Amino acid sequence: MLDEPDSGIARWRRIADDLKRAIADGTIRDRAPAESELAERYGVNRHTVRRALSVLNAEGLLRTERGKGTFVNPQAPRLSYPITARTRFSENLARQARSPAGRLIRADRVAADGPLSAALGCRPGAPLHRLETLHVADGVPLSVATCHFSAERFPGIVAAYAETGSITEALKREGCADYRRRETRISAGRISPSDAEHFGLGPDAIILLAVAIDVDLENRPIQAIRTRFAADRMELLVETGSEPS
Amino acid sequence: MLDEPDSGIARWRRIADDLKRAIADGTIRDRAPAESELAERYGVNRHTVRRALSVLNAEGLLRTERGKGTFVNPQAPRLSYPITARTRFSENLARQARSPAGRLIRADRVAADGPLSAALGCRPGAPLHRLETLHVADGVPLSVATCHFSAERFPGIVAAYAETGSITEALKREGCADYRRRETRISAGRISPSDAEHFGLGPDAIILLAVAIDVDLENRPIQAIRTRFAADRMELLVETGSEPS
DNA sequence: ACGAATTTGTGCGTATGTATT
DNA sequence: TAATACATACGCACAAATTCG
Repeated sequence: MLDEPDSGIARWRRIADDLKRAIADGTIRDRAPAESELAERYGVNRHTVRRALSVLNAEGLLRTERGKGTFVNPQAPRLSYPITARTRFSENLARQARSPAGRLIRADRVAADGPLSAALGCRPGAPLHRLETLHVADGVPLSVATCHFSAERFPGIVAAYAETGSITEALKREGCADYRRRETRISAGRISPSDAEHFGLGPDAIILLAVAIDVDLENRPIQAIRTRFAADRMELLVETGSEPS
Repeated sequence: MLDEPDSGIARWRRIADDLKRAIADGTIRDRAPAESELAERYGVNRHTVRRALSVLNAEGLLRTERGKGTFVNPQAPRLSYPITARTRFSENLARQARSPAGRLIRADRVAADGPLSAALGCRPGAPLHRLETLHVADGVPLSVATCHFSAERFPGIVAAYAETGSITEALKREGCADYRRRETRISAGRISPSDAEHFGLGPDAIILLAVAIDVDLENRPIQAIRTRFAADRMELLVETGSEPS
């Protein structure tokens, strides 16, 4: 099928393109054939198939699980995450997705290191609550966030979040009526192994990284957030329409 | 060196980590040893070294050129690119870098397709100027942008940009005194082969993708821009400090 | 509960092609 | 032209995780 012309293009690349097409038109739906079968079908070595699969894996089209097989990632249209002074996860996605939800993955206490103490305006070594939260919409994991709060100022933040599933609500219970986003720094990189598991993505998936600082109404830093978005499921939207200069 | 304990971690991963360390502490500087030599040094097959190198390549630490060798990418600290209503490349970087410059890579005319005509508020099929520009600071390529302008409204934009090297100046000559950014959509993905060449990065490098729309003072769309940033050289900064709500 | 079959992950050795020096 | 260096591809073997009878 792919062996007639000496096209000058690597076989793994042609196979990758062919698999992409097969996924797009539904020939490959839920689960991809085993590597060994694809190798036989294309008349190539299994390594060559694996090279092709790794491309689709990195692009988020496929997810490979050792011992189980290779599966097609459900591809929803990319959701928009607006970044404004009032950036909140649940409000942001309430209109685009059906069931946004935040779940606590992990919570512990750490000491503020240099960058963190600078961001939060506390002394180095100050005790912090660290929350790791997973955000899901329509059953699809969209982002994982690591938040840092002053343990002195918000002693009960962990329990409050665990109950409410919302940072905004948890902060209200801790006496912070409102807050806003001061800045967001956006970069991109490869996913970490633990995040890959949470997202159900392969180890070469790409994430959007947003590092942000929220402040209270007196402009004092409340939390430092490090959010990882699955790059093929989300985009960040910055609207600068009304700003004068 | 790496073969004593059966650490349960793949050899290519350990080699990748070791190479990273060697790059960080300057043991490997300008150019990396040939794959065959690394293989011999680590006592592994060349394939195993290549697997390790591909990781560093994807992270932008190395750049591999066929027939020539593997080279260490100069790693400047990541520059910040503020996104505001007045986003302009040269102003943005003037304070952080020494010699920002824009160069025209390619210019041609295309017909507006669906998304483009919607973004620019013109009829589908309308003639557009398409400019591809490369932006460099301190000799390091930071971004490649593809801009679309109405060919009817800005007939001489290409020549004007070629002369001035600045979109802002070129628009002034074409009768558009000022403009501002309406929105920016940020996502991430793998680099394209042609961009990889412009950036001097490997084929698995990661880019930040910013798709933006600029409008004139009457809020009419002027240009649609698709900027690709080398993710390991730039971060985007969104400041939402003053916004009321 | 347990072993066999399946499936992916890692690694070696070899060979050949292609670009650069 | 020859030597060097990276790119692709095959085949083999075994490890590790999962599935299934």
